[in-house]
Amino acid sequence: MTVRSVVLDARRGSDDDLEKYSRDMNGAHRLPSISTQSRRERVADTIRNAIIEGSLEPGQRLTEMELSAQLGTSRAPVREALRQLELEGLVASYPYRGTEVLGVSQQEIEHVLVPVRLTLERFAFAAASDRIDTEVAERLNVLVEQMRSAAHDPAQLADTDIRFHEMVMELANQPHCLQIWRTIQPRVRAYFRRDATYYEDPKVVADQHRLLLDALTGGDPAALDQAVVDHIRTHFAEGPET
Amino acid sequence: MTVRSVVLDARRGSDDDLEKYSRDMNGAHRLPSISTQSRRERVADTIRNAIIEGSLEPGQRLTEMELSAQLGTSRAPVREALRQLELEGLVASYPYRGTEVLGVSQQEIEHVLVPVRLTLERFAFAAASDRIDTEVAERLNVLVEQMRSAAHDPAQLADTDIRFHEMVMELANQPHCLQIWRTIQPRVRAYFRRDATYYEDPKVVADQHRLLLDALTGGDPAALDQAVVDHIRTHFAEGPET
DNA sequence: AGATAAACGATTGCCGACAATCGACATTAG
DNA sequence: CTAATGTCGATTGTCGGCAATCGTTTATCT
Repeated sequence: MTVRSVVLDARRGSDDDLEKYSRDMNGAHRLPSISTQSRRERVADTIRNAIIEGSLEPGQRLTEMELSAQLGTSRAPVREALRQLELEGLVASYPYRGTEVLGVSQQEIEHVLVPVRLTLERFAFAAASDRIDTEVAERLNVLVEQMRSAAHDPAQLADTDIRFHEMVMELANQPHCLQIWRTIQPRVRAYFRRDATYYEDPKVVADQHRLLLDALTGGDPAALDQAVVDHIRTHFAEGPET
Repeated sequence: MTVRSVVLDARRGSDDDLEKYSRDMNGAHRLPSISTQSRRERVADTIRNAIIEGSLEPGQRLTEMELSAQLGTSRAPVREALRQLELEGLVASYPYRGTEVLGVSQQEIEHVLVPVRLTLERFAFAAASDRIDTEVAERLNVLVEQMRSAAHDPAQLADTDIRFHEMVMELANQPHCLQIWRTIQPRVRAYFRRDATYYEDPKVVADQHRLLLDALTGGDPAALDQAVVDHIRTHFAEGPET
């Protein structure tokens, strides 16, 4: 039955995600905030990470019962998580028959996902540059330094990369832009995590984001836009010839 | 309790949605296919239509119990439908507190949703032009004629418009492109259905799509791409200055 | 043997009930 | 009167079970 035991790593993806709440208003020490996520979210994160990281390969078949047994929950949260992953394009499910892990073709990465991401990021960086303050700039700066020191850990490097961009997206305060970005981002990440020459040298990645951060605080909209375009196109010189 | 009874029209949004299965392989007449959709899908369609059509306004509060009572199901399908609509950006839900209908700002329509749609359509039309045959061309032609004759029925005109584009998307056979298109399309439609000078004259809409169809079968990739760009930009002359 | 139909195993679809959490309001202590 | 704490109604989160459906296998008939 269970042809191959699927390893799902249920460690919390990162408690750092909560660090936006870490500011403390009266200087007292803050207790490590306990996981406020619903089971559905944890299940979705766990499966998503497994797909992105590659321990679940395209074509792998998933069933709600098997997943819920492995994760120690009932089927309900698993169902909802699978629905969500379906809308994120990571899996496809067939009524009464099961769910399958999807892959992404190079063609679609190049001509769909990356150009769409480019559109989102251009808009978001422009909107974010109007709202940035020194505190957020400092937090972004911390992320850049984390990239620089993430030697030989491509996974962490990729995560930090994503966090940098997500923070800018949140700063932009454009709900639909953020929402679309969240639905395409896992696919882009899954692709690059597998086939990633880009993440070979942490210094290059850090330098790239240093340029972005400088442009973001620099106050020159045209220069910022160009920096964003250059950054995204690093992945694929071949954007759609506009 | 129920401050205002929300009118949800539970008639099947359109059985035409199923007409992609209507091709009949041996010429026999097809029985009116009984709804093969799951409850979840019907619930999602019903709520989505209500939002698009405007009977559910931004800010309106939705609860699972109230919806399931009105629609005559249990909460489970409603829950899943709301999750789906959330991923489509039509509603936002807050844990333990409820769900709210979202609006879309003009700014995001103009700088995010329309440009993203443009990216998707350019790629899809290019891919579709390699696969089109006379039968599909004829079906697209029928849609164009439907547009021309949809006098004074902006709703039907908009639906036919969407169907035309969705058919091209399906023809292109690019799963992620189609999947992203489906998640942004309801928002675009909701916006244009409300604030639509574009749909005032059916002839103009039909002529536009006639041009697209001709370019699709014409065999000149550059001309096709230009036609798509012109078409989408009709809605907003101000695309992002590329 | 071949074609048709019935039964089966696997899986999701859907349901009703219970538990957990949230925000608001009331209550209490100082 | 103010701030902290307790309580309550509303709502979603989660669970286990049963029904419907799919693809396959087996049985039946000719």
